[in-house]
Amino acid sequence: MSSQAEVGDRTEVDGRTKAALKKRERRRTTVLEAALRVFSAKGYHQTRVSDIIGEASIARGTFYLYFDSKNAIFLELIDLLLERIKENVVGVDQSDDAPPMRDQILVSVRRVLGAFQQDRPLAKLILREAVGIDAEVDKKLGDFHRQLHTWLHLSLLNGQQLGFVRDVDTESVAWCILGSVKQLLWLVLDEPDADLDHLGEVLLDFNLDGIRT
Amino acid sequence: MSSQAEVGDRTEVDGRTKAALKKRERRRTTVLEAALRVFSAKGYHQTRVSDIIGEASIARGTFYLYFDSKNAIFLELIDLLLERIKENVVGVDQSDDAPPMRDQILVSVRRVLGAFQQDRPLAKLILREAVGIDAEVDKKLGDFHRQLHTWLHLSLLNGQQLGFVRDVDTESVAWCILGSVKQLLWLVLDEPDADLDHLGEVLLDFNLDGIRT
Amino acid sequence: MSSQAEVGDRTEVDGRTKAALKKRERRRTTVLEAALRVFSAKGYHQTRVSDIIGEASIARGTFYLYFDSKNAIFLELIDLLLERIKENVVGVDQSDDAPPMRDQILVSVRRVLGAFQQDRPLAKLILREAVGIDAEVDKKLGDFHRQLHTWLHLSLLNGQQLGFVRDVDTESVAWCILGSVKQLLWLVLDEPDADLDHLGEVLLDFNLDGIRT
Amino acid sequence: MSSQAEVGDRTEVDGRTKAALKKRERRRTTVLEAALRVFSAKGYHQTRVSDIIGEASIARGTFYLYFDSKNAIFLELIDLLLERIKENVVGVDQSDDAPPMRDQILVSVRRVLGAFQQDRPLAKLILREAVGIDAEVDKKLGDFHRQLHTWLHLSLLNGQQLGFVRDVDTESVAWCILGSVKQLLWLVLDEPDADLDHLGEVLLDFNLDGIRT
DNA sequence: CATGAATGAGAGTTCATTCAT
DNA sequence: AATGAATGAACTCTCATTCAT
Repeated sequence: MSSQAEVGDRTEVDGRTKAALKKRERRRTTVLEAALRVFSAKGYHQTRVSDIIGEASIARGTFYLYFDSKNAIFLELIDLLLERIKENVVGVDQSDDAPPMRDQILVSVRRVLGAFQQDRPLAKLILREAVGIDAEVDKKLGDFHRQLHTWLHLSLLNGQQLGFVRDVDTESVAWCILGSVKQLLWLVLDEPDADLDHLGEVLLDFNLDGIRT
Repeated sequence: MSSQAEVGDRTEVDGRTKAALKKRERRRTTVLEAALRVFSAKGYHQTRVSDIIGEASIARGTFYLYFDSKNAIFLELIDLLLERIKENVVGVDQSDDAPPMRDQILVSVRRVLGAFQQDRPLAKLILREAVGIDAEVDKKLGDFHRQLHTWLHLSLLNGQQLGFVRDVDTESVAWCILGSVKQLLWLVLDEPDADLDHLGEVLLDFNLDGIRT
Repeated sequence: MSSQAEVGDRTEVDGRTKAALKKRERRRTTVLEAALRVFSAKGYHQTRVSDIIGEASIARGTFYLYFDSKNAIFLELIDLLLERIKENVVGVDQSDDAPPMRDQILVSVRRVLGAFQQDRPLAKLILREAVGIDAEVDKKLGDFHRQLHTWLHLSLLNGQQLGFVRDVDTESVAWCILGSVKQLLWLVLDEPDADLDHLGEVLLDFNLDGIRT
Repeated sequence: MSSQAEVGDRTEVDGRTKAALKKRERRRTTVLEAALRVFSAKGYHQTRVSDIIGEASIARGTFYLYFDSKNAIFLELIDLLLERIKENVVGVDQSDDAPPMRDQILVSVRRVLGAFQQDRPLAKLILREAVGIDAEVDKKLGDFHRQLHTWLHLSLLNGQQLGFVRDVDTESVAWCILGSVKQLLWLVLDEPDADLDHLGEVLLDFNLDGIRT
């Protein structure tokens, strides 16, 4: 009995405590979203902690209840966003008997373009503001780039084996492709009404066949 | 003429004044170069005015005798550097009876790659550190990008008229090309011993013919 | 009686209320003891309320249910500790027909040394950390010192009347004695295995006969 | 000529620069003295950097031009003060054929008492406020105490060899003496008009002959 | 022109205390 | 009574810029 009573508080682990945890998570998300908005609007360095807590409507101390520092919340955002992008890229089937590479990549490209298009702040942050802020951030971005490059590189090698890709310096070309994709993404940021489907096709055709007659 | 106008205020002996101006100009350049070194090594935000005056071996106040602010000297540097790059690009002959485009562009590409390769600090600054610092800087970089894009765009249209370029969305493709170039430049920053001639060819071949068999 | 008065407000079953009071008192003590541990380990200023509630395993708010503030609990601790010490000192018989002063004092001295030795945290707190924290704390310590001094002073005067103490400035000498005692106590804090009996004798002999041949 | 001209600025190393250095040193001293006043009045923890710069009539940044941190200036003060005290103590001749120890020590004791008496803030700081602030400060004070103890200890041993000091536990007794001195010093802080000569004699007599008839 | 000491607004962070649950 | 998330005042320290010499 007494043990029951004493555990009483904890019995609600599935009630109050879980609810509390949920609330806490919601709050965290609120702050994260607020931070994303401010960071993407003003850039990391122009953003003051005051801006974030203002946007999130919380007190100064509350911010530090959820995040260790301004730098920490930024890092967490970057992690989150890179994760989201990867989800949209990795879903491509690289097996030998997969559908034609062009179709696959087109889907992937459209997905990524769409993802960026939908989540503008996210994209702005990663493409424009996140470079040169911090050694750790730079590393994360660098790693991310290298992952994307590796994925492209392997795709190209695979294509060569299948006879779809001609004899090129796959490594360098992978970088070229990555560069052209990034540039279009950058563009999309400034033109909310861009025709993504068209852009995707252009991107693909260009990468596949170049510009020569 | 212009020199007369500039010295206009001082009616003193021309020699002294000219010498003074020259000395002043030398000093300015010294500081600019010092700033370039520091900015490119540490990035804009990590660079303190103390770092610059230390590198230039001048006093704190002297710095403000030559430049209005930390931001101003950075802007001036960017201007300078963008000018240098343009010089390497614009020299391409776009007339109808010019040599084959491929050769022309290859020359141009190799020039740009080489310029960046030689002046690392410059390249690092523009590609990595200059984004998101300041609205004005962003605008300058944006304008620069647009200029490059316009030049590429016109080249493509020209190529189409000459029958060298197939029927593509020239505007978007121009961005793609720009992106692939920038990406390779970025790479070059980290690999001082990269084979620029090879990279230039890869870049060109990729852009001309894509990857398709 | 007094318990009746205190419980006066609550006309409920005496048992429940008494038990509640007891529980409350136990909790208070728990917190006090936890605070003593932390304060003596880290010092007043390095101690966070978080440290105390962590050590006591209570919630943040609970702390303020039992004590008004961090300062208040510290003050209460000091009071408690000074009381304990006094109990060990005051027990000396100052009547005319008491046993030889030397023996009495020796007993007392050993008691105090032992008390401090046993309750390190207490001693550390009072001797090392409590000075300069707060006007109120300083006053309490000052008063305590003055009480000890008065007791010593009276003992000396008494000793003079009995012919055991020579013609000295009793007031100043009382301070000297107090000082030498405190110094040895301070030492003992750092040497847990000190020979207290020996130290007590040394202290006494020194105070009685000085160092002269 | 030009070399002369160029060195011209530096030729004044003995003029302007030296003057500048002197001015700088004066300013430093001003701030140190201001800090001493505030620290001794309010204690380390109650003292804000704002208080110091207010007392010294300098700007916030100026403070950090001269001292690394609040802690650093405090440490420097402590060093300075301990140095001053040592100067007053060490001047005692411990050679075999020196004047009678009593006279020597009396001089020394009076000196120290006087030094403390004259420089109240100093004394208050060291005796009352400096304990428990900082590991480094604690170490400095501890070392200082040990130095004093060592000096006393050696004096006692010396006295024993000369037959002036009876057979006592010199080490412990040295601590006792130190304690009685410190206690009187403490007292003196609160009584500006204390008769130092008298106190010195009392102290000495007590330490030499104790209180026994 | 050159200097560098002085400035002070403003940043990020801490932590004792409160209060809704 | 117990909880712990929320609060915000107050802190120390930085650094671009100014200005008397």
